[in-house]
Amino acid sequence: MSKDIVKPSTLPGFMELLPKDQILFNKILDTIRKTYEEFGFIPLDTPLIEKSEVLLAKGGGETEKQIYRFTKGDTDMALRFDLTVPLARYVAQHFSDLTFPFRRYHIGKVYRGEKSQRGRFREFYQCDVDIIGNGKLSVVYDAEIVSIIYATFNNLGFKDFTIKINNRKVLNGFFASLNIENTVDVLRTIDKLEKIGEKSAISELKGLGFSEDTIGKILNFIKIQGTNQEKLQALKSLDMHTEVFQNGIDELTTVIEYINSFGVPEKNYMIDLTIARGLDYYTGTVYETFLDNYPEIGSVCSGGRYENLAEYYTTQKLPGVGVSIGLTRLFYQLKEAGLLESDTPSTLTKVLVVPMDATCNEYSIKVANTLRESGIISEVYFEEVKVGKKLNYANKLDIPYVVLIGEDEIQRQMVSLKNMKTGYQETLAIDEAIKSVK
RNA sequence: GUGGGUAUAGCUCAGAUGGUUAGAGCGCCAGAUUGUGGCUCUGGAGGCCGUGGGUUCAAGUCCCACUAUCCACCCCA
Repeated sequence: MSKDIVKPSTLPGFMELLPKDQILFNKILDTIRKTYEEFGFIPLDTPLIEKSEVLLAKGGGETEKQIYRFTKGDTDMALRFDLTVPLARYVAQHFSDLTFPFRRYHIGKVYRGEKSQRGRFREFYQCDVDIIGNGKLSVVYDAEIVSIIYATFNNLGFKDFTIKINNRKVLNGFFASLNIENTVDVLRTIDKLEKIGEKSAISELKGLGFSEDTIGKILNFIKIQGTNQEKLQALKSLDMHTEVFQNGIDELTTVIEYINSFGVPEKNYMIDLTIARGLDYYTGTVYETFLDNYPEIGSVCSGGRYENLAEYYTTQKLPGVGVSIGLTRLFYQLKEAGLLESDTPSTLTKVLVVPMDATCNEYSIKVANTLRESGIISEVYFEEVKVGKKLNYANKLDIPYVVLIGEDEIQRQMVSLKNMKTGYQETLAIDEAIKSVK
């Protein structure tokens, strides 16, 4: 007796799916990829492992703490924790071989060594789209990104979602006018205002050392309501004359204007002055997308504009704008919320070819090949067991059709096609069987 | 990094106040006459009760430690 059996298990925070779910997951992924490609984004794939010096060029707290880093021989390497840093490296490295504005999408796994928690993973898929300019990048692209988010979620079958848009310059300009310096802390508080509520936000701001007067101004500012136009109007009438603020308003106005041109329905986007994004590298437009009926899921797609993507890798100035869908978490949460189709098959196979016994194998293989030539996903069941068991295989995998091959069928050069749902069975020529399966 | 919960069959969980051979549902396997599945019925396999120590005549049950895992905070997708 071997007592050396290792308990089969994965590390916590690593998602693994059963066939049904994996098929569904891939369908979602395919939809996202297809949508990105429709907008002319070029596929990119980069190594999962990069030199530590590249990934950590920027330095800074959270990244250092969460990155998977190790050495092999003398090489100090790490697993990528997002797709933006590899993009920056890639663009800087291959700058002269790329054509700008460079539109790329990247769907891949990234790694973060966080403490595990519900809906939080240590390995997860990100689906990124970014547009990188050489020296400058039109703000119209900021509007195009919104239309891409809209198209993606629309293609995924969602109708009720809102892309919330804000501009960091508007926030920063406003804070500058209040002489607030540590904007990062304020942004962080504002960002989670909705989650923690106004009271907690106020006490948190007090804790940061702001006066009631300042806090009042901040709250009044972020609580500006109305339609997008009304919000823009209200911002303009604040009559702030810092350059940054004016700049932000202008950008936001242009973005809103063009989103309309891109044909995104009014109900699917709005200016939201509380959107700040935690990441400090965003400098202009920022986005967060929410499912209207499931706000608890949080943002399902977020991103923004950054002034200088690759400053740690090149002296070229490369502004960009993009968003990312955290697919693993999205999938997990959609599943939790019961929003995924439940009656999906466990295999892609449409027809199971069942030889009655081994003497029928050769003809069965031929039949399966013919089916595949017509684009019908088919497989043959070769195990020699009772017919009932063979049919049960089709049954358990939700294969819709079975083709039975026995002596009789071979002799007549036909097939017996059985519909597993209705139980109806008839003997047909192969082409007729193909027609009725299709 | 801080705080809390949980650990019994492949999965979801029962197993008052310690007491003999540890249970259910689902799943799995096999039968109900030889080329026909799903439904039903019958039977079966499968557990060092997370690991180590302690209390006790007696521990799945009580105590301690360890480990694993989950949840919340921080931060994030």
